[in-house]
Amino acid sequence: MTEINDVASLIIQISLMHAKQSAAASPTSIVFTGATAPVASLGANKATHLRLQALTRYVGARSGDSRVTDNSASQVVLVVDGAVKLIASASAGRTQVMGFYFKDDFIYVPARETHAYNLCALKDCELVAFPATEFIRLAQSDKTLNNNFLSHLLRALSRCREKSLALGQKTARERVATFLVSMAERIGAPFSNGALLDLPMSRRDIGDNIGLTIETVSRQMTELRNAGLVSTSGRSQVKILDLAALKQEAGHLSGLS
Amino acid sequence: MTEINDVASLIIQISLMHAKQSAAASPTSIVFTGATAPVASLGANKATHLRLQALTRYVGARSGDSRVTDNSASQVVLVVDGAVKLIASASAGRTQVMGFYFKDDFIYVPARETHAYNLCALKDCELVAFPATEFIRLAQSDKTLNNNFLSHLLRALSRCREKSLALGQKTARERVATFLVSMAERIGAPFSNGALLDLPMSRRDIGDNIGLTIETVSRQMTELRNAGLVSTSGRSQVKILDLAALKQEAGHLSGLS
DNA sequence: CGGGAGTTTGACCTGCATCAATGGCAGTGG
DNA sequence: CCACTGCCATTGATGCAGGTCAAACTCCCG
Repeated sequence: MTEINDVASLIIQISLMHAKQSAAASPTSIVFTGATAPVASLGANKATHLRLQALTRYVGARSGDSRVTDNSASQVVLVVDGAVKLIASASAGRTQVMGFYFKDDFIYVPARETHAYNLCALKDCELVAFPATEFIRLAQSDKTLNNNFLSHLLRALSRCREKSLALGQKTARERVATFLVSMAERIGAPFSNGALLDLPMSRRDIGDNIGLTIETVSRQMTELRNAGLVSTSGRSQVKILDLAALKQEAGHLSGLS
Repeated sequence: MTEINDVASLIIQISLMHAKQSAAASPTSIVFTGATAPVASLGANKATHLRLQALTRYVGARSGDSRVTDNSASQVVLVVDGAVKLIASASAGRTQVMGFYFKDDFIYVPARETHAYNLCALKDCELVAFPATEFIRLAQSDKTLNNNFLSHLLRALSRCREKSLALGQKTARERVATFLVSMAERIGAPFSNGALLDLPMSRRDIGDNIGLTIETVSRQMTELRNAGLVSTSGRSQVKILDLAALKQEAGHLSGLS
């Protein structure tokens, strides 16, 4: 799979001019801090730049903001900085957190259909949103952009399937372990034979993500702590002490490459 | 989203020559019966045809066959005819049915990773498989093929997210109703204000798909029958008597287009 | 140094899994 | 064509993982 980060850099740069003024209008005065890597490294052609620029819709969101994007049409969103969650709503106010997304992640946010999808900010964010149909049309004329988008979709599908497996088959203990392993891989700082995590989401968000209640999440965290697999400090700091053991706990298949 | 069926027709036709001899070698002597719509209607260019043809790997599978495709590398599979299930395995022999696929469906089957994925035939099948990386490379030089593949991925992601929502939030009753609604939309024959279904999968498959045991699936089917929403005959025939009511039961958001 | 939201812990309950037995469909051989 | 047979589905009885309800605690912010 090729690099998504490159596309992020491209889009950040393309968005800069647009963003600056929008940012000023935003209540929080968030400004872009993204890197401005040379576009040339991407291999994208000039036409792509100009047309992407025309599509760009900058979104600055404050922590806790929900319905960050318009959901009357499908959107492709890039997280420039911050952290967001994608939530789906069923009837009776139940919500499922479909996923968490961080710096340089792409998100495909479908239009409201049998269930409603919304993007919510977990902390102050800088996002760039594109109408999906136009983004896709544009990607078709630029191989690199298309390739990156495809990679993203395949990865998103893969992650979603992993989650389905977890939700359908795994116990509470395994789900929490799986969640921690996944977070370690995505936003963990390497640490001894484990990782150091600073989770931006609440216990409720975690529970809604892995299909458990906050109480059960909390209890499982306690058990993992008692088992010496993790240690915690404060609400969001989690130190994974033994990643291999945690993966075992997560019910992953062992003995592969 | 554009038509996937067209691509199916294309590939069927392209595969015909290849397939015929492979079919003869197959123990079941399955032969292609697919339509041979003119390739011109697809708008795919000639180079695409020739290269797709070179990639084509015909697979004839008998009902019950598992591990239909090689899982050492990711595959793109097209169901020419029949029905298959995509299963994922966690440790301890637990399996999750990630999805059911029917005529003209595309399937992206990832290589074995943290969990193993396998395709299993639910009835005698005619399939065409391509190595994913080469298929994608090829798709990049053909806009229509690329577009169709993208549509497929977006739909697959959408369905997978719906399943995550169901597995994470819904009750047994809602899950069974959701499953039936989904099947009605995909393989149901319209019938009064409902649909007629001939389910090719066992109760176990259904249970493994929606995260329930066979007993619970059976009990919920009975309850739905007692509630007058469906009627059944034999093991596989299900008649949905009131689709709207069943959707309500499925916990879908109401009051939308 | 309060105050309030988020978290942890405890007690209890429920929905679904598990275990067990019966019932019925489909494929086979007489 | 019908009886046999084995698998699959249904139904019932019971147990438990995780949900629910409730209370104490702790972090974080003003």
